[in-house]
Amino acid sequence: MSGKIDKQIGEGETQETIKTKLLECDINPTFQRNEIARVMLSKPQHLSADQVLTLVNAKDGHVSKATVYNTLNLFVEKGLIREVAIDPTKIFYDSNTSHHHHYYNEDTGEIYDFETDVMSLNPKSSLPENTVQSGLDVVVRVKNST
Amino acid sequence: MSGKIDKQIGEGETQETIKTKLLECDINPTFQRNEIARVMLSKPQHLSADQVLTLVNAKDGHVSKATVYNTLNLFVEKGLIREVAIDPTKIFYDSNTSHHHHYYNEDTGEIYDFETDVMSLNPKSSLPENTVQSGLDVVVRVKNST
DNA sequence: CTGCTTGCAAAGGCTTTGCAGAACA
DNA sequence: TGTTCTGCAAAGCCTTTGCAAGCAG
Repeated sequence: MSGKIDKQIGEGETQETIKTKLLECDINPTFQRNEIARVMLSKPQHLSADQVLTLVNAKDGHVSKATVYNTLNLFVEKGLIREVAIDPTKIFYDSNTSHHHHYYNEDTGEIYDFETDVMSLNPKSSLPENTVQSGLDVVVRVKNST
Repeated sequence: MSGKIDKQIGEGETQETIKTKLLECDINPTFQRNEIARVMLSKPQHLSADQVLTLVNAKDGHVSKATVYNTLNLFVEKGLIREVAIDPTKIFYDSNTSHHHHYYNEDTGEIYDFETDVMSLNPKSSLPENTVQSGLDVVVRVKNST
């Protein structure tokens, strides 16, 4: 971990890349949406709406709470990000929409990704009748051993 | 489905069995706790606090909302039941604490169990440092194909 | 000008908490 | 009698909604 981390945050995606991604998802790239997308997409991460609000306004923007909530819902609906059901009392949003799963540290609240090659899942053989799979969430809950 | 259903509900566990289970979990078996345990443990199922409240009071009992919430939390804390993180807006409680996972029908809200033999998971090789696994939640989200 | 977007404040749903009365040992 | 438990109501947190003002095409 180097001292460059601060500088790198938010630069994983350029302003242009972000607008392109929004447009690809049929999202009109307004100022607020750009700001929220920049925070969310800067790196693979898992943020609550409140954390997004704080991060967006920690920089130069000034985005209201309602807009953050509505925008995050819009992003989920359009497939730009996804919801993570880890904490039953709060919604987390995940900037990584590719197939992967989560370690959740119950002691610290930290969330880590792990890739699908860690597991093999074969649920098709027993899906409920007349249904098709639309998503898969795997949460491995861990706690500190030390 | 026969007309005996009403009579059968709640008889999956006898009054004695329920009290024994409560005592085994260090829970003082009061009237309200017995009622709530009877509803929860009558069969493998997934209920929200509100559903438990309705079911408990649909019978002869009269248990307050606060007691239902507090008691369900007590049961979770004592390991008698477990929380299921499926719907980020509502907590579901699962009467089955053994290893199993869930299909969640996003169209209907229905939850079905599936057993662990459907999947093989080998997360130990990559658990975060200094942690031990404390739980595993797998949710396969499905939607109607018809 | 017309439609989309934003923001404030209020409302909403789910859950927890404070405290007084009831039950129990 | 002292501790535990219950229930009502109020408060709390997170999220959504209504509506007026702002912006873009």
